[in-house]
Amino acid sequence: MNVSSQSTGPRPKPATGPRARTRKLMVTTASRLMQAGLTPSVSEVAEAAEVSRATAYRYFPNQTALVHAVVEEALGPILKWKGRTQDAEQRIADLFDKALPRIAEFEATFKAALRLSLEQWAQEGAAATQPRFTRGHRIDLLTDALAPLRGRLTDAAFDRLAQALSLIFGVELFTVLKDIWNLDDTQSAGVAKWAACALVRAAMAEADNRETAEART
Amino acid sequence: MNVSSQSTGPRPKPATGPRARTRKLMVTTASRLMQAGLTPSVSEVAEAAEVSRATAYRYFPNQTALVHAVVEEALGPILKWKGRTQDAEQRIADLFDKALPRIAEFEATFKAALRLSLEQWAQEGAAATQPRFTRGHRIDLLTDALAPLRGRLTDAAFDRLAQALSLIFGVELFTVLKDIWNLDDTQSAGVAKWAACALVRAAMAEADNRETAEART
DNA sequence: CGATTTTTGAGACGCGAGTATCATATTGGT
DNA sequence: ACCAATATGATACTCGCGTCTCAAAAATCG
Repeated sequence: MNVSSQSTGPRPKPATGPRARTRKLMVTTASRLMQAGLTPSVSEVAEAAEVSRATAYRYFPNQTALVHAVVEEALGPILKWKGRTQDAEQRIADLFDKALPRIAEFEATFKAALRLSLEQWAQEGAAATQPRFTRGHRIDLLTDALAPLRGRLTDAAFDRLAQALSLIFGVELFTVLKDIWNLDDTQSAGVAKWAACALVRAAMAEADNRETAEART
Repeated sequence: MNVSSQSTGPRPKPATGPRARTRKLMVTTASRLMQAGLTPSVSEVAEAAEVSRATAYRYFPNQTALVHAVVEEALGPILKWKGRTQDAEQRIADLFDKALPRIAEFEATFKAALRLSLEQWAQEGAAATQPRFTRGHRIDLLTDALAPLRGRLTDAAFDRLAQALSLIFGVELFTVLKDIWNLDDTQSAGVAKWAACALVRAAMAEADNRETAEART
């Protein structure tokens, strides 16, 4: 068993033993509740998992930690994405095709994460922007998918494209399109994918124009 | 004074008298606190406005109602926007130029509104999508700005464009670009504006292609 | 098996949000 | 100036989240 002299401090996960077992039980239970549309508190997960509140709070000090764990699980397959072609537009389309259905499936989970990150932001007095949840993964995934354009676009244009794409690559998408436009999951994903491809084409077209303009001089 | 036989029920706003005065004081105070980066509770506003908690709760039954009122104030100038040209891309650029600085200025307010709408969504069990806060205004503003394209695009293409634009026309923009890309307000607005114009051009180009293709047959 | 350490459960506690009640102050009409 | 209606303030209360403490249960090891 792992070393641990203090009694209530966080331990490194042993990956085996009763601690790992209980933790997994809680994450599974929380994930199930969330896919049912709820955003359960630690107490609620405790009850559903049939452990005492005190035990539950030993593993997850608050709702944020719990949601964070569920998000990591939900995110798994998306982070494994790897582009197969060198066509940037195709790569972006691939990425969106893979990620958006998964995000839609775990919509409640990701919305909860977004909500909690906003709460945190509000409490910190709108300063000290620290890495939030999984949001940083967007940058990696998108810059990865756009990698073929690294040479063709200026650094500024590349960043701007990645930044614009990150606006339409997340739960916010479903928040807006489903809640205020009354679209369904598939329609929402279609809109986002169209916009993403259009932005990639636009960035490439601008780069081409710049090149020919320079060539004329 | 207005009729009101029950003692604690909501009254129609008289627009004058002590009720209007106290209400305005609270909204002003809340707005000031929010621009300072806080998301004050009803109790906190009560203290800052130097009225008792009980009185404050008589005007705003909860934080949601309070934020709603502040959002309405902050939104004022944006809703007055009217396009001056018939060039759709120019109209969109205008709208973004007018709206984004204001949204940035009231960032904490709009983020609080977003947060509260997510809370509401979570509590309702992810069903029964009712009109949320001010989000519906996006549709009106964007379809208004895109009005010149009504004839040139198919209805489906028009809707898709408006939907895509609504993804990059809101606080979510700053949430993503400032918090995870570390941009500032101006840079964020620039990215959004570029993306918006690119999407409008893309939609128009697609329409043109479709027309010429049909003309060939 | 027996002793030590770790995990768990039960309950008490503090805190902040929102509600309810009652007494006091203020306003408006006559 | 007086009275009734209304606005306000102080306080107590419920409720859910998160913390803390202590004793019982369970796992580990000699």
